[in-house]
Amino acid sequence: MNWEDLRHFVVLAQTGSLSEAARHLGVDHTTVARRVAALETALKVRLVDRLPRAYLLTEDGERIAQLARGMDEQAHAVMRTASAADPSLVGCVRVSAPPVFASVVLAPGLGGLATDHPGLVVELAGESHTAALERREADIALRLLEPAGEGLVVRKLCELSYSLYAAPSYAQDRDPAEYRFVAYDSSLEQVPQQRWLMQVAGPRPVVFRSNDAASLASATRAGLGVAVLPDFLAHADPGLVRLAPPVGILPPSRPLWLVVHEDLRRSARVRLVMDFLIAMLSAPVFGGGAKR
Amino acid sequence: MNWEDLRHFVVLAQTGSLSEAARHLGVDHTTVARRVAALETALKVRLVDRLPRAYLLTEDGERIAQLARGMDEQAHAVMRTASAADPSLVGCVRVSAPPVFASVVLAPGLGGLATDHPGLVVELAGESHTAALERREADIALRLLEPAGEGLVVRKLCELSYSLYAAPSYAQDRDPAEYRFVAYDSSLEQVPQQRWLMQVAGPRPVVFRSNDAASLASATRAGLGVAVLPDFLAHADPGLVRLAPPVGILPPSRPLWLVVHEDLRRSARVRLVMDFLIAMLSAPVFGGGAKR
DNA sequence: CATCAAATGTGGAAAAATGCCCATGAACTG
DNA sequence: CAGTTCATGGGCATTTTTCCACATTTGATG
Repeated sequence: MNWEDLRHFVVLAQTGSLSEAARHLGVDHTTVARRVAALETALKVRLVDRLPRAYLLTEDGERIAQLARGMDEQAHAVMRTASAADPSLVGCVRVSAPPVFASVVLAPGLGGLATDHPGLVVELAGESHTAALERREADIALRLLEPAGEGLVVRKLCELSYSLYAAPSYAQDRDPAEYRFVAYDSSLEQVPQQRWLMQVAGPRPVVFRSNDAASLASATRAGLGVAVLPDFLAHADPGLVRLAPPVGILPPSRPLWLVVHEDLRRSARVRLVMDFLIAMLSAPVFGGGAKR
Repeated sequence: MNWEDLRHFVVLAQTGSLSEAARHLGVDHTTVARRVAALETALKVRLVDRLPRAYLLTEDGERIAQLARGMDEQAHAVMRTASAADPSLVGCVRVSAPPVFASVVLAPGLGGLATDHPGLVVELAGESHTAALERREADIALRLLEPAGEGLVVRKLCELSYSLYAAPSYAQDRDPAEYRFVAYDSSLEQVPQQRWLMQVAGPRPVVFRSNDAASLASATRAGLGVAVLPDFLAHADPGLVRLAPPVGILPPSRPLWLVVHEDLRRSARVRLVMDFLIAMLSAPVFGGGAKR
């Protein structure tokens, strides 16, 4: 049995289509088809039903794909271990973080790192979904939710503070009872700062919604209303002014977690970027703290 | 990263030599060398130290070989599952058993099975060491020691009885005090029938030793002395006569275990051979029982 | 119903991997 | 010391694999 055939089969099983699998693998779709056929011959088992428009796994195919996925995990472990063993600082480190945080805080900071270490490429991925570190979708992740998972090393960096902001012209001389609000959309109903905002807003209306913090900031800057924004994003923005928090309801703050796979912890490249992030973000009163 | 390269590397890591690995894999040794080199390039890690006469794994190589061995286990699981899924009775079933038991009991019996099922090939391996069912060195194993292992299904078949035997001419009119003995060699000092024999023999001398029960039987048949032999081997042999056991010391008997990997339990081929073995060997008074 | 996009299937040409030959050097064996 | 085993390197014929262009089918859409 050819292991390379298995690798192709795993991807086919995940994608469900020859063409998709071929794109993922960077080969021609005919190659995937031939390899799967070869695997079937070797194992003497029909793994897929060849439908006109899609490949559908048979029952046996499902069972075997399940086992092969196990091999895939091991293969990723091999690659992580190999990557950690490479002592050079040349190569790519992929950092995943919440989108606004990535663009506002990390992008400028990490730029300097790249100039200090020629050959080091930092790939910054602003992603709202959590990247699978096990699959090496990222080497390092910064997250707002405490991550959990087999083989992951977690470290709390700091607290991100949130405050109410509005455009200066909007806030000036306006009775707080007439405030209108800018908020996350329904998909983010459960995040702490959104729940806090709803509590603060009470019966006052929400006039604009988005799932993207940058858009909320723009809308607020344009004078649509009052928003809760992370201080790192808003405190230095001349188009925004921080409002005093309502008494009695503590403004939200969220911890920022750094996660890395334990296999990569000792990689020279990853270590370098990690240390840089830790140094940059460990200050307890980070971002808008000074204004507080 | 090419998984085929990893497969070759696993074998190289196990064998420690290009040529050995090539023989195991059925390829040219240059291919193994080329593949390992390709793997090193892909992972950017030196996996082996090229000594003049042997490949020695580096520290990183050891780590990665360890992980790759995990993949190897998964690969075997894939193959077992595939084999179990094949509903046809065509193909090969490999049975491992203690050598004498294989040649005396199984070989004649299993022959009939092959004639009843054309296309079914039974491979009978008489092995003293225990075959690794996980690595598919055998599909079914018969063992005298209770097997243990992840994913193995074990079933007790029967008890194998042992008795004292000698050549008829040797036993006739000889004072038991003058018996001389035929026994296993020192490597089998700990097996039950050997310990029993030493107890029975007491101060009387052992004049011939071997690690092979068939050789012991031959030596006994030739009149060298008295041996403890499994009844299945000796009871129907006209050149041997069973001696009455000494009073007070119960003659040994050993359980016979059937083992199969759970993944293969439902394979049609394996099931067939298993059922055949169970039917053939489940009789509680198997072998020399009738003569007892 | 015609059209378009996306998917699989087919066959021949190009590219890559493999086996095999050789010679060389180094180390173990008797 | 001769013989054997093992790894290296180069070169080359052969086999295998892969790609590419094209045909075909299907389902969605206007």
